[in-house]
Amino acid sequence: MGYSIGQVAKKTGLTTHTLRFYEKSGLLPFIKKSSSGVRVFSDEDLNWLSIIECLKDTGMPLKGIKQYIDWSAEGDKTLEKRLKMFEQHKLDIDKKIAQLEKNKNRIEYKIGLYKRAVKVGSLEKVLQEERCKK
Amino acid sequence: MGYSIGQVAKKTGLTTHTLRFYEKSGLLPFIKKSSSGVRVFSDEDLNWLSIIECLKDTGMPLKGIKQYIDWSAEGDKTLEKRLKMFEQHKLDIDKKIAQLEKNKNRIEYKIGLYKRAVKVGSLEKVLQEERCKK
DNA sequence: GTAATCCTTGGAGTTAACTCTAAGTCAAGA
DNA sequence: TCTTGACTTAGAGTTAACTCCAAGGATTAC
Repeated sequence: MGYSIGQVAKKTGLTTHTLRFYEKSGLLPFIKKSSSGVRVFSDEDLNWLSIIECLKDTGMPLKGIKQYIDWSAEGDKTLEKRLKMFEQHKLDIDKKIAQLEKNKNRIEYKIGLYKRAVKVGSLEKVLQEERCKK
Repeated sequence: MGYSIGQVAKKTGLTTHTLRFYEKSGLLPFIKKSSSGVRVFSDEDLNWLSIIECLKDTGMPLKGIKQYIDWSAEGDKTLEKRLKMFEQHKLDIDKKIAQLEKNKNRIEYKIGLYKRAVKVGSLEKVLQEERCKK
């Protein structure tokens, strides 16, 4: 029912350094320590790490994640704040996805150009053809 | 037909600092300078900036962008390399989008929980209901 | 002609998020 | 008991991508 920092590192793919860094940064305030000072991670701590990863991977800075953790520790009086945070973050993710899609289209267009350019042996020729089309 | 660094900054939303930093980093090797040493940006330079932004916004590090610029300067003998780079980058973008979508689902689930929690006034109660459902 | 506003450079400083080092503690196995 | 390996801490170092500063040169507005 308890995991060492090394076991958690293996489970999560984070390094022990990173886990300690997260704790020092205030992202993991719930972790218990054994009598000899060794961190003992619980399954709940793994859940916290999982949501931290989710927020981090979608572009939330550690500062923002810490805010969420702090609110969680304060209990039900911060429910609205947390809800608003998630709603705003969802909008940010939507924006990010939309921008990625847009840029992806551009990359795909480039791929088309370069495929033809490789065939012809010249990018300039392909660009001239493009200009004529218009 | 030429723009000063300040005009380009306004057009692109980048700062003059960033533009000089990009030039120093080798991302803008085509920019001319006037007799008195002032940078004169052409429309083509703006196109380069635009593709640089596209690659940067989709997560390519400046190092990778510089590689692409360097290949471009080498001419048609690097066409295959550039094509491969774009194809790989497209795959990276696809992965990124897929992960964002997955994490977005999770955030949306959280939003659902928190909406109910705000109504009820307790997150714990909502989580217990969830557990019962299963 | 002079003040304001641009531009130049080299180099230092900042921020986020790690990443590592040194020196030491602790528990289990041969 | 001795060694091995995982753990502890404080604090220094790294990387990417800016961001800023000081000191000075060129251009334009009046």
